[in-house]
Amino acid sequence: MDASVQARLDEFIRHHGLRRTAQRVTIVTAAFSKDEHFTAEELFERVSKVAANTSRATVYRTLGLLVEAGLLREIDLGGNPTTYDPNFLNRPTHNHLVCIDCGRVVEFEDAHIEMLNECVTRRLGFRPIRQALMIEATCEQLRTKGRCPNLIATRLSGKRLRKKR
Amino acid sequence: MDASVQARLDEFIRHHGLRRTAQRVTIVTAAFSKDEHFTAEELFERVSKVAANTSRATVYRTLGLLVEAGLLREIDLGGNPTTYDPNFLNRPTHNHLVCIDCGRVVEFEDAHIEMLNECVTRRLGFRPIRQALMIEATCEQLRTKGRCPNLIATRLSGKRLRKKR
DNA sequence: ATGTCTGCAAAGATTTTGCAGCTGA
DNA sequence: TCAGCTGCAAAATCTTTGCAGACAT
Repeated sequence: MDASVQARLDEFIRHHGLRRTAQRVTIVTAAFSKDEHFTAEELFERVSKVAANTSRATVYRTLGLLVEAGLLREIDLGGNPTTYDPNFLNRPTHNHLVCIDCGRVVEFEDAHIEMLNECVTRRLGFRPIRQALMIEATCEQLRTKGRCPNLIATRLSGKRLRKKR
Repeated sequence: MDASVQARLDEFIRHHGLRRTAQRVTIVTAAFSKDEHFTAEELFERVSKVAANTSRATVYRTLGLLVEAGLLREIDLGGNPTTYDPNFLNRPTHNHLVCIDCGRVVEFEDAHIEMLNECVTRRLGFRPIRQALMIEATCEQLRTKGRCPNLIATRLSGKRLRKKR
């Protein structure tokens, strides 16, 4: 899988007359080393552990490149900084559900939704390119049983909850 | 309609022990004076024409208030600065389609999508609070007839197109 | 009276950019 | 070779915040 990412990057680089630099390889590797979403800063930190000389500016520039190349996608789960999702290569049509109790993000695919979006788009006189669906929801277990399995996991992972709306 | 907005704001203000200041009234009036999306800066400019003394900081603070009160919603059509949508009061479940040819944003509602989102969410073990669907699409007319009615309108309005992906 | 708001200016957070030197093709 | 890349630091953009005085209730 990582091999295919590098291959696609190389393809893009060749096709556009760009250079295959050590920094770009390092950054791509770091970006796809987990399936977690990440911010520019988080990626910079990951990269710094492997190649301490890489600059923040290059991370930002490479992120732009990877988005252009279609390897990464910016997603909006509400709020800055920009979050990047490395999972669109494997699941090009997935969507996001955010639990507002615990901040946990669930990725899911649904062919029905896909198809409906497509129909709606055509009815409006457009040709769909892509769509982003973000669902905000509460955990049913928390409501009925008083505890949210995700909430516990989230606390353990040390991530901060999103700003309260 | 504007009356109902003020009423809802007053309700929120009373309920939270806040103050009904001249600035807040001006800002809310400006925000709902059109059904167009706007940024903090654009709203600040609108407000400045009416009450030149109002500060940017107060606009930002009031925007936060209005989002909290459920009168406005932040939407993501790709890219900063944050865009606000005043149309959720009238059409609480509408979604957005962005034409990547011309940048035009089309708002639409679809009960089927609503319902499907709801089903998917419950299947995943959550209770839906709200959802945001953003469709990127190309104009079918531009493709088949070589011209996009929206594109012309967009150029006339002087708005900039979104950053190319 | 008093706790909230406001404007101002400064700070903060995130991202972009100019430039001089370096590097891959 | 030489166009593209990089790191650095400065700049740009957008938003938040501390504070002292003003204001709504």
